[in-house]
Amino acid sequence: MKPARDKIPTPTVRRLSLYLREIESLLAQNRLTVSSKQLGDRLSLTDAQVRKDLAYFGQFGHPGIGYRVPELVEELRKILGTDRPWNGCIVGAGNIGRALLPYNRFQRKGFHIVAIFDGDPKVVGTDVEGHKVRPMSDLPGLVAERDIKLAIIAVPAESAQSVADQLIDAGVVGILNFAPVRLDVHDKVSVGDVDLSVALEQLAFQASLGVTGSLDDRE
Amino acid sequence: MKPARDKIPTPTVRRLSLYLREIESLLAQNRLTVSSKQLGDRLSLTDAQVRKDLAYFGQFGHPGIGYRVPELVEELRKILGTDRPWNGCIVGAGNIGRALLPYNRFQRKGFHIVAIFDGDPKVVGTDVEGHKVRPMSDLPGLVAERDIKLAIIAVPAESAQSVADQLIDAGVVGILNFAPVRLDVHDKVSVGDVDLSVALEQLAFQASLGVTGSLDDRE
DNA sequence: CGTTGTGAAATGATTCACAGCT
DNA sequence: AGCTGTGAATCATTTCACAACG
Repeated sequence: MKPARDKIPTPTVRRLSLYLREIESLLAQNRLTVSSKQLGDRLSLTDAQVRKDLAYFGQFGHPGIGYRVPELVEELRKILGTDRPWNGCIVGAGNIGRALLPYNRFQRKGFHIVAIFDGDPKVVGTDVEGHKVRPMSDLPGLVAERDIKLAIIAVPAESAQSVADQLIDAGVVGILNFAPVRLDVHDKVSVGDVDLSVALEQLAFQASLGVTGSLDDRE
Repeated sequence: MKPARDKIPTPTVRRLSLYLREIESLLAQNRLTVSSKQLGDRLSLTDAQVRKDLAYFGQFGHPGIGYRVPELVEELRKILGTDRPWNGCIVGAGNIGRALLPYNRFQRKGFHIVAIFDGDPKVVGTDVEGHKVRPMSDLPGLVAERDIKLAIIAVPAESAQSVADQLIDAGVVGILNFAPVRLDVHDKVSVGDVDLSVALEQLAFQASLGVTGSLDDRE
């Protein structure tokens, strides 16, 4: 078994997903091995960085050879938790919520969106991509029944915190938040924020300077 | 004039947008002043962190008082470049592209989406939220004509790099990339990546551990 | 008093450089 | 030869702590 689990640096965790994305693309091309140098070049990282990141989780490299692609894909999926499927739901059937429902990359990664909710009675009951929009009152029942662990919040800022509270009460453990507010959650729940205005603002900032080239650590 | 402009830490730049978001909300409530401590509490940052971040750009605090809200909003907008409007375009009229077009938070922040393009002849010419979808061949002309500086790429991974190249040729200086690939761009263009699968994957990782509480530096 | 701005100290992340494996 | 894993060194960011100010 893996003894590891000290304290993984946050930047390392963010890069793990990028490694997996690259390696999966190599796997699709039937590449057998890849060195830390090659992987680093594709992501503008040093070879040492790549090795150190991966070494936090075990020793899956082969001296003289590099990393075996299929093996590394499997290890990374295990580390990230995507070796098994996750059920999720979307709260908010506005533009963004409806756009995410048919986003088929989620499926391919093992994220299954199994319900969509909305607080507006005029929207509840309508059909979105084959899913009937559910009222918020159905949330606790469906989260339990369908084993929903992740949720995407795509509601206006004003209601986001209340939605988060309901999700957490229902047993959700991870929230992807598109609302432009900081959610207050307790320690057992993790939150990832996607604020599209903030993202554009960052570009405006870079563009207002001479411009740095791309942010050294993107994503 | 501002003499500053040494080397702003990347994490500081990311937080700037969050400061602005909070302060704008305080402004809407007619709060007159805020201390670094109060601002930090709202974002789970230390007061020293807030002060140091802001001090990179000048001295807008008032000892004994804190920061004056309207003044700080103005300063932050100036720093981030959103004191003036930015024109942008969307490339890709799929689910995500179409969802972003009516996203009215962009408008309110001064980001004006003035065109949407798609490479698929079957989609070109159709109407999306009052905008006619344009063919890629119109891109260079419209970018110049409408002074488009920012672009959102919402096309499949395969075409993203080619789209980026065309945008940069046309004169765009910032790209928000929703495609799950790293874009190769030259130094004068900045790129921000939004990979939704990666975002969910990060949640799965946190959820697979005991779970750290929220990522210390979200966003 | 309360609160800023800022050097100095502490913590955290990245890069270097090399022993050791294949 | 080629490449990993890793301690040690460097570099970056955060926190501390306090003088100075309103």
